[in-house]
This record gives sequence, structure tokens and C-alpha cells, in this order.
Amino acid sequence: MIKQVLRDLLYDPLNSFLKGSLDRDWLEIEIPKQVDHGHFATPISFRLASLLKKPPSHIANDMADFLNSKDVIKSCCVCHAMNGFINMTLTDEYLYQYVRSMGMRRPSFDRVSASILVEYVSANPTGPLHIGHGRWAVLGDVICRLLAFTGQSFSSEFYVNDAGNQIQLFYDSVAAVKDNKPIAENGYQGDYIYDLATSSEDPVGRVIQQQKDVLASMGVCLDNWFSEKSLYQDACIDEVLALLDKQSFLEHNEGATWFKTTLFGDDKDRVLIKSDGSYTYFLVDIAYHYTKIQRGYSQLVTILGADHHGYVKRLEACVKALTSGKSPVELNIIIGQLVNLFRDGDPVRMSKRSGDMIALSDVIDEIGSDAVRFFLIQNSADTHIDFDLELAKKQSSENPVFYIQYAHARMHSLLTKLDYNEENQEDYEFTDAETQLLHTCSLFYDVVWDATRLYMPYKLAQYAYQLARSFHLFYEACPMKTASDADRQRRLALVFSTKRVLADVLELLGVTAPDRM
RNA sequence: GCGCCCGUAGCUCAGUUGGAUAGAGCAACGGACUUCUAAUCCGUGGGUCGGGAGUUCGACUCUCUCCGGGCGCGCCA
Repeated sequence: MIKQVLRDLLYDPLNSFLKGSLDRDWLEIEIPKQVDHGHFATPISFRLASLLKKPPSHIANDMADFLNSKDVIKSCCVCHAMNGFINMTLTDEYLYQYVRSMGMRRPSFDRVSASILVEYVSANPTGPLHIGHGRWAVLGDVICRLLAFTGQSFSSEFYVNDAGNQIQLFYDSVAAVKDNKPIAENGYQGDYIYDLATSSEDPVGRVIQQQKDVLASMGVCLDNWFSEKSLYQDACIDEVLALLDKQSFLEHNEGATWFKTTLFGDDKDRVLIKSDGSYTYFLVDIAYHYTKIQRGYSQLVTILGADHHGYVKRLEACVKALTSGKSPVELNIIIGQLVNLFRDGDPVRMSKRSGDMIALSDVIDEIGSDAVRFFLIQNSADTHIDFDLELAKKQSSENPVFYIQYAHARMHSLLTKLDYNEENQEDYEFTDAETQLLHTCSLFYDVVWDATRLYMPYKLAQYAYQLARSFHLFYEACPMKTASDADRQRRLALVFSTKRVLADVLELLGVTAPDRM
């Protein structure tokens, strides 16, 4: 990672400047918003101001002078102090060699956690997935791709709610249609119920298969599909009750058994065994989380829709109680805000119970997996998405997916048509547009790492756009066909490196990187 | 009533341990195609960061309060 490289480069000189009192964490590397402030900058003088009792600008000036006097810095970087910041401009050759080295090997990323389980989608198998499920799916999938890319130990899982009241209601609804009886008031009413009723196959099994197929059609494959029903067959529900009881987390009241979740910050205590003796969903879910912990995961990542955020405190209480007195397990819940579908500005209804809903599969059929994935991943999970189907279909500059893919197609075209020879590179005098492209490329691993450790995959989508933009700009400013041999080979080398980065980015996003469009 | 999320340019959004003159894209307007793919690029205009108060060298960022929008608050799943 380039920031790490710079931090390592600056640490020793600055530490000697400060006579050995430099804390590594203070040496923060930023990317200036304005290009004339250099490629990178550090605001370290602000941190040191109170310690040294000098104004930041003085400290920055002294440090920049000191750094520029050091041969090891001077060979790769020019430092200049401005407004208290130390701005750094890397030499073209250093930047180029760094970007080139990125293609040779990946850096060794830190561990996020010893072993991670990512649970996502986990929709009820009582009907088709909708666009919101699509969002959790892409979120989870890109997170998993990032975890794999950065060498983490992890697994992904879909929790199948194939037991309980809703399932019974679903079976009843299908059975009613088969018997030519009306579906109950609170039953499932969609057209798909009538389709399912024409088959002798188990409707739940068919819905699960359909969900798998839809996810696969958008490039989402989970490692494990965990059945809720299987929990009833194991002894783990009893084990969980015994475990909670032993630690006095349970309470019997009004004929029911309660879990004192208020001990762990919940608003009120929750029922686990109803007065009629049946189990609540929550109890079974605790058993599910018990198995996660038993399976040895040290971090549990769970993606929930915003319509379930009221459940967060309960889950946190559950994990805290189950690990009480043991080594802690980190629970990391990501809330994805809801998605509203629009067509030409008009909202499209998505009620599960009514017949007129648009399923995720319909959206994928209409606009394609690439566009669906990109539109669902490009914003922070915290923002509500208004997803306009007509916009996503447009093949124009309004549509970022095409902008990015077109960049890749252009790169491929250049490299095949202009006969790039990797050995011919010897010129390191880059123009502004070339340097700017190199700089953007150099940030790739840093973006990957931020997106991974913060569980913010949208940062990667934004980087994809930024990289495509840098490239299109370079493309306009730097002709290759008509350039001198030296210019052409230097630029093609840059195209070659950029293409590799962009292909990696698109692979991480699960969006195709077309060679021609 | 309580809890979580959001409010930044006409629109969609970045801005994450508080730091430079608040940034992009789209849309609008004006330009560039005998070309390596114009699905592109260049230029212009556009802001009381929802309102107010506080914390300090410094606040879009932290605290409080109010306003507006979304979603939750079952012995449902």
C-alpha cells in the first residue's frame, strides 16, 4: 500500500528529527484534494504543535527542509510545506515503479479478525427475492470478495428460515390453492403461489432453489445455506437454554420464559418460550448464533435490512450472553437502507403480499447483472437508494457502469492495436495526464484495504469511477498512435498497468470487464 | 412517545479517529469527431453543509436542541 510505503519512508527521518519521540500513529498520510498540493500530504505538524509549543506552519517548514536534505527522501520525493501541511510530490519514476510492482505481487494485508463469518440475505423461503435483497446480496458478496482478495480467513452463509409460523402460513397458502379454497387473510397471495400449487414438489425447496438461481445470475454464491429447521433436530436449543439459565439470564414470568436482554442494553426483556410452550424466532436465532460461535468464528458480520434494525440490540445481547465469561466474539452488524424502485420517476410497488410486485429476477432480466450490481453498491449502505430502472438501462454518460466498462474496452483496444512491448520501457519523463493516471493507480490497494477493514465496499465502486475518469482524461490528452516510439511505449506501459488495476477492481465488484463494446 | 438511519450545488452522492479556498458526477449552457472506439474530452455558471446554541487555535465532522424525511418498536418471523 502506497500510504504504508510513504509512512515507512518518512518515519525514520522524522523520528530522528524529533529525537526518537515520534509515535507511528501520528504519521497520517492523506491525499490532498487539490492537485497543486502534491500527491500525498501529512498533517503531522498539527499533532505536534501543542507538544512542541510551536505553530504548525513552523514545524512543517522545518520538517520539509530536513526531509529534503535526506538523500533517501530526495531520490523519490519532493516535500514542500504549506499551511502547516507537508505536501509530497513523488518523482515520476518512483511512482511508475510502484505501480508496476503492484502487478507483480499483492501486499500482505493485516488480519481483520482471526476467522470471519459473513451472513447475508437470509430471506424467508416464502417468495421471490426483491430488490432490497439484491442490495444485501451485493453488499455481502463484494465484502466477501474483498476478504478473499486481502487474504482473510472467512466463510459466507445464508440462514434459511425454513421453520416457524411464516413457513406454516406459506404451506397453508399453497395447499389452499391446490384445494381450490381461498387463501387465508394473512396468507401469501402472490401469483407465484399459484405456480407453486401446480407442482408436486415441496414449495419451500423450490423457492430456495429459485433464490439460489437468482443470486447466481448476479454472480452471488454463498458457501453455506444453513437450515433453521436443522436447529430443531440438534440439541443446541436445549443447550442454549441451559447455558443462559446457568448464568441467570433467564426468568419465568406470566407462563413464559424470558431472556433478560436488558442486562445487555436492550430496551426490554424478550420472550424465548411462549406460554403455549412453543419457541420464539429469537430463541432459535440464538441457537443459530450459538452454532456460529461453536464453529470457532471470532467475528460475525451480519447484513440486515433497515426494516430489521430493531433486532440489532437483541442480537448484540445474544452474542454477549453466549460469550459471557469466554473469549469475546465480535458482532458486526451492517444495516442496509431500503431500496425504492422507480420507473421514469414513478415509484414501483413492491408489496410481497400483493400480486403486482417486481422481483429481483425481473430487474436483472431487464437491466442486466452488471448495472444492478453497480447501482446497488455505489453508495454507502447508510443511504436510501432510489433506483430508476430507465436510468440504469440508458447507455449514456448518465450511466456510470458504461463509463467504466468503456474505459476497459478502450485499454484493450489500444494494447492490441498498437503492439505494446513490455520490454521497451525506458523513458520516465511523464506528462501531467500520465502522472495523474499513475497517481490514481497507486491508490488501489489503499482503497481495497479501507473498503475491507471498514466494511464499506462502496468505496471501491467510487474508485472504479475515479480510475475510469483518470484514464479517459489521459486518453484524450495523450495520443499514442501518432506519438514517437518512446512516448508510445511509455504510454502503453501505463495503459497496461491501468488495465490490470481496473480489471481487478471490476472483478472485486463482480462487474464484467469487456474487451470491446 | 421511544430507538436507529438520513438531511451537503437543480438532481444523485463523496467528505470516518476535528484540519488547506466544502469536492465529484449528472442535468443546464458553450465548445472539440479526416481520431488509438465522441459510450469520450474541454470550458462556464451553480453552496447561509436543514435551523439554532455549545465545545476550541480550528466544526460538514463532536455535544445539546429544534425542524423535515425513511424505518422500526408483538408471547410475529
